[in-house]
This record gives sequence, C-alpha cells and structure tokens, in this order.
Amino acid sequence: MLLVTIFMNEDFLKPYDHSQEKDIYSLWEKSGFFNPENLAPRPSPLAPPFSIIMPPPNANGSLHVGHAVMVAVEDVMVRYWRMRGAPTLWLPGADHAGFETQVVFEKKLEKEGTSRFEILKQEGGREELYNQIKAFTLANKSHMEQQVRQLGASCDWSKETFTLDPKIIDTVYETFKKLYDDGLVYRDTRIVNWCTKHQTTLSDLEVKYEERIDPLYYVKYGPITLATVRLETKFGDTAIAVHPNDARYKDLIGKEIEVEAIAGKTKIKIIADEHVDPAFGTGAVKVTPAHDADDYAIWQRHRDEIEGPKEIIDQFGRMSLASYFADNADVMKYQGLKIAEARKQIAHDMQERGLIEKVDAEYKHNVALCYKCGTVLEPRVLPQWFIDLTKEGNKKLVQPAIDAVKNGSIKIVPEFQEKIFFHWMENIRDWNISRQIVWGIPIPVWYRNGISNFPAYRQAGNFPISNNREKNMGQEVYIGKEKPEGEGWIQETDVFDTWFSSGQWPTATLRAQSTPEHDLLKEFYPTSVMETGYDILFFWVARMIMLGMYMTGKIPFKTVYLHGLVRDKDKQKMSKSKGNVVDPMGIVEQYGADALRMALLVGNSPGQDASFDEAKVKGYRNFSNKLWNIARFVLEQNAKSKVKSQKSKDEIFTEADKEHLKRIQEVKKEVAGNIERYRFSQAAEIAYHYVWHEFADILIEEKKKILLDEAQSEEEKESARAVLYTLLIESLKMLHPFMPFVTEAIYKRLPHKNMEFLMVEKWEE
RNA sequence: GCACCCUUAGCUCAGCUGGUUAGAGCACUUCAUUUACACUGAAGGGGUCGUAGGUUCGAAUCCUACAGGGUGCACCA
Repeated sequence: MLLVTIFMNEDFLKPYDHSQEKDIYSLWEKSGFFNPENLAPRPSPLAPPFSIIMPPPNANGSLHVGHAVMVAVEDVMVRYWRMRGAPTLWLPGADHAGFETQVVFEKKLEKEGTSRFEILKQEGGREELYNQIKAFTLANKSHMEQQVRQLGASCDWSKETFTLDPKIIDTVYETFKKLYDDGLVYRDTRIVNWCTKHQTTLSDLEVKYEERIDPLYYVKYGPITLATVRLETKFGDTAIAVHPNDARYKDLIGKEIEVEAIAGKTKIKIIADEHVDPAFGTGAVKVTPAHDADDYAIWQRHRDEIEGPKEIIDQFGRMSLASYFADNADVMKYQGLKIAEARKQIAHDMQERGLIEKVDAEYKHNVALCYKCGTVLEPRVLPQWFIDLTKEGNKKLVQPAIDAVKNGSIKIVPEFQEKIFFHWMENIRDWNISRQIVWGIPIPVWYRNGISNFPAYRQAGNFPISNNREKNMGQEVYIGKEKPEGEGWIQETDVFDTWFSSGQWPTATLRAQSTPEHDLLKEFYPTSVMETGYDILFFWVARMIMLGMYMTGKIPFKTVYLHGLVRDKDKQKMSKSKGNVVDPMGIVEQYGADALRMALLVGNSPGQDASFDEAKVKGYRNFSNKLWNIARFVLEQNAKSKVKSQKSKDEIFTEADKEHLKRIQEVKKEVAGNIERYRFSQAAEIAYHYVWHEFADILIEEKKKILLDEAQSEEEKESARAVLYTLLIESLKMLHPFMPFVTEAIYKRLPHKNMEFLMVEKWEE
C-alpha cells in the first residue's frame, strides 16, 4: 500500500471531497474556455455554433431549485457541444425584475417598519426609492452570480448582461419607438387590473383567479329587482341592462325608471344588451362602468345612451363619494370605508329600509386577485400604454409567431406545449405594458396640451372620453428619452412591464455584447435553444418570439425546451408559507453540485413536474464517490505498470478488450443521441448505469482477477491496465456534462491526458 | 365552460415513431466484510401498465368513451 501511494495522488485514499468544487470552478473561469473566442477552432463538420441565452434570474434574492434545474439542463447541452468542438456561447444575465423586485423590497421595508410611501413622501423620494432598490438589486445580483458559479454553469461571464445596462435600455427604447411608428403601441384609457396594495396596474397574465363564496344580493331598483355581489358600487351605477329579447322587461327598455335608494329618489335608464344572460339572477344587471370590466364594455356599446364611468372607489380601495354625493349625508356616511366594510354596512342599511328582496348567501364565483399578494383587484379606468395584438398587431406580431411554430422553424419541447401556445396566442388580448412603480425602465414619452401623466391627470369624475389613441385626447406626444424642445412638456412617470424588456432578451443581449471584431448576432442568432420553465411560456417565450421576429425578421431561437417545475417530496408546490422550500445552495453545500444536478436531471422530463427527494441526491453523491474510487483503482493498477510501452493500441489490447472499447463508444453515442434529442434524463441514466453497473461492477471485477493473479501473462495485465485507463477517460468525458466537477477533479489527477481540462476534451475518441 | 397533461412496483418516475420474459432510483428481504469504494458488493421479492370498448398478427404505447388527479385560459352581475 505504501508503495502505491508513491505513484498515486494521495487524495484518492480519502472519499471524494466535493468542497474542491469551488477551486475547480475558479480554474475553469481563469482558463477563459467559457468564452467561445478562446476555444481552439476545430475543423469539425459536426459542430455548427451552439448558443444559449440564459434566462436571467431575478436579482432579488437567492437561487431556487428551478434555477438549479435551468443550470443543470443548459450546462449539459453547453458542455456537450463544447466538447463536440462547436463554437459555444452561453450568455448569462440578471433581471431587474421590476414589479417582482419592488414587491420583495417592499416586504423588506415592511419588516423594517416602514413602507415605500414613507420614502416617496420625502422630497426627491422617487429617486431615493429607486436608488435604494438599485443597491438592493445589485447586491443580490452578485450574490446570485456566485450561486450560479457554485452550480457549475460554464457560461461566458465576460458577456454577462443586466436588463438595466444602458445598451439594453437603448434597444428597448428603439423597439418601443418602432412599435409606435408602426402603430403597434398606443395609449388608451380603458378598464384595467389595479392592485390596491401595490398601487399599480397588472397585465391580464398577472391576474390570478380564485373561487370565493360571497352573498349575492337581490336589490330592488323600483319595478326591477337585480342580483349583485358588489353592492357598494351601486353609487357608480349609470344604467340597468337587460337582454333585448327578455319579455319581462321589454316595455321598460329605453325608459328611465324612478328608484328608491339610499341616496334618495333617483332615476336610472334601462338599456338592452346582448351580453346580459336572462337566466342569471333576475335577468337584469346594474351597469357600473367605472368598477367592472363587463359594465365598462356595456357602456362602450351604449355611449350615446348612458353616462360613462363614475368613479366612487379610490386607488386604495376606499369609498370615494364626494364628487357625486358631497351633499348627501346618507351616502357620505360610507366615505372612506374599505370595500368589504362598506358592502356590509350598505347591505345592513338597505335591508333595514326594505330595499333588499333576498340574499343568496352561498353564491360561488371567481374573484380576480393580484398574483403576488392575493389582494382582490379593483378594476379601474386608467390611461395606459398597450401593445396592439388584436388588430394590426395580430397580423404583424402574433401571426408570424404562430406561423414560426406551426411551420416548425421553432420547435417546442415537449410538443404538447405547442398546443397550449397556439391556444393562448389565438385568444390573445392587447398587452398593458404600463406599470405605476418606480423600479423599472421608464417609458420614454413626453406629453403636452391636455391630460398629462399618471397620476396628475386624475380628478374624480374627469374621465377622458378617448377610446383610441392619445391623439384623440388632444395631446401632443413625443417618444424619446430626452425632453423635446419647447415649453410645457411633462414626462410620463410609468415604467415598462418587465416582460416588455426581457421579451427582447436574445436580440438585445447579443447586440449589446457584440464588438467590432465579433458580431454576435451574426455568429449566434438565431440562438440554438431557449431553455426555461413552462410556467413562463406566455410571459416570456411567446413575447420573445413576437418581439424578436419583429425586431430582426428572424426567429430568436430554434428550439424551446420547457422543463418541469420542481415540487417537494409530496408533490406539493414549494412555497415559503408552506415551509417546504428546498434551498439548492444548502444541498450543494451538503452533497455537491454534481449530485444535485444529477438528481434534478434524472427522472425529469420536459413539461412534466418532478418532485425533489433528498435521498436521490444522496444516491448521486454516492455515485460521485463511486467514480472517485473507480479512478483510484484504475490509477493504482496503472501505477504498477512496469513497462513503458511504446506499442500501438492495436498491439496492446486483447481482442476482448477491444470489444470493451467499442462498447463504451456505443454507450457514448447513445448518450449523445439522447442529449441531442433533449432527453437529458435518459442520457444521464444511461451514462450512470454504464459506469456503475457495467464498468465498475463487471469490467473492474473481471480485470481485478487478471491483475491480481500471478499466473496471468504480463500481456494480459498490460491490456487490462490500458483498457481500464481508457475506459476511465471515456467515462469521464461521457459524465462530464452532467457531473462536471468530480469528472474534472479526477481528470486533473490523471498522469497522462490530452488537454489541460476535461472541459475542452474531445467528446469523440 | 374550453383546452392541455397525468394515472405503470410500497414511493418518485422512465418507457422515442406499437414488436421478444415491462425498466430505473429509493424503500424492502437475505447474504457477504482485513474488499478500489460501507458514500460497498451479491442475490431476491414486488406490477391483470386507471376502467370499458375498438384498431392490429401483436397495445403500457394508436383511437373512442368514462373515472380520478393536476394545470392553463376564459368568466355572468
């Protein structure tokens, strides 16, 4: 034993220690091989450029398991293609993640006993808040980058891009201007989703629906009784609508009826609208255009007949009645009450006055909630910037994206997600890209003459009538970062929905990172693969296709690979409130990144959720050590070799051993094929199975008999040693994309090798 | 309401364009122990592939219906 240690690295006498992962990563990074420009060009026809733009993690906290899946899957492809000799680019990034980050930051403020409003109150508060969030984000960003390194991502850090880099913002502004000039983006006042907690509008995708049980009140409006949940909005009613063919109300249509109400005797008009379902409730519905999307639509269809929105709830979700009922004490008693409280009191008061016929206490309906905080969203009529996806935009933005997937230019893996993609794209609505938050890219617009920016234009009861373009509001609009010439320009205060900027990511990053010597767009666009979770197919992928094609005329990526979401051991969604969140960095600490990566890859098929089991990680940690010990045995035997053989391969290997060499090449081919067809689970499992149960369990045991048997010939032994050594190297190559650290750690200690790093070894023999 | 996915061993999941006795990991049972490796090895038990039909020489795989679980989209007060 003592003799052996002279020839072999002493490290092998101990179990594999994954704490060396960090050092290995530093060596890789220093080598410069993550950067495609530094890879030695190989005259290989098998290797067209391979590129992935990393989905930029939100720079507002630590990585979660989903990020680990992302890194594991993408690194497999990147390392594989790099070893195949492809010019390989994996471009990392970080997302400022506007709304999400501001929410995280506000939670932090809350914990500190303050809020964003406290900061905004101060002079220059907006800037102060922005700077605080910026500092917070940048700190998290570098923290997060360290974590991406710990997971072993072989990405080109020299090209790292942040969504707020000036060059990115330039591209975003350019796109916005082009959209504006092409008439594909417009400002309109319409009813939108408003979160009373976060004080911003949200796009339709950011609304979460939840089934609730609420009382349904049957309210007497003179001769008509109608059913409503939102009793408190009655002060904003401007009509009652019935179905045009409803015999019960036929005679009343077009007439004004007198109504005994809390506000005293009032008159209200009856209108006919196809939208009303005669079977629901009493077949009559109150129309409150300011606080209900459907009612707003009804008003749109009856603008000449009835009054428009009367806003009686303010931006904080409190009753705001003074504009219409300042002199009416019966109504003003509700002033300032929160919606739920107002509803309760109004119900009580109306019941007392006999204005409520009956109450259905068990009414089930869906309520729209803020996807982040679960607050009930209040529909509000506000001017916002929209991307047109239904008129011209449908032709110019939506249809090309649908066609690209339909004709196979873009492939989605798994294929069934294409159906989901089509379904959404074919029913798409215009996209509200305005957010009333500070953390984001300002919308580069200036206004003059007329209604100005948010929220200064807002005076209760003063609703711009426009239903179309800002032009109709009598405004002058200027699109640009800098204030235009002349007096009276007011700057837009809204910022872009974060997905508007990240929706341009592949194009914008490659453009931003290009140099006079390297036009990355030319070299790597369209990118090879966009790999991300299926949960952001609409948020992100669909928009990248639309905007990417709009900006460049080319698809942004050829393949979309959508990984499943990781759930806990019991298939439950991970969430902080459930306390079942797995911290990937803790797992890395305990078992090593290789083990975590394998556990996340094996048994994880695209588009299908997987559950996380620590026992599995432990199993692959054991595998790391198995591989380590295989190396130990092989090197130990190799060190015993006395002959410094100059013989060729053909002469050294016995016929049986040549078969073993053929066999591992077949296995490698199978692994390669599976990687290329995006079956990473299969690929990893095949490699794992071969190394443990064929190489270790069968071949080593077989060779052990030869090597430890005095009676065997030296030729046999020499072939055995050589074949084990070759199989070890080939196994390391085959496993490297999956388990980069342990394989590199062993490679580093090999006495004879072709390269300085396994990372840049040739995959082919 | 519309759409999509899932249902295979005790658990978590693979099984690609239909083709010999249905696989893996974990768990379980028995055995081995101065072994390259206990972060080990050997052997083994365990499945009428959700249900009912159909197509086929042949179905876990394709088709239809149904049931259960999940997700997305839409949404009527």
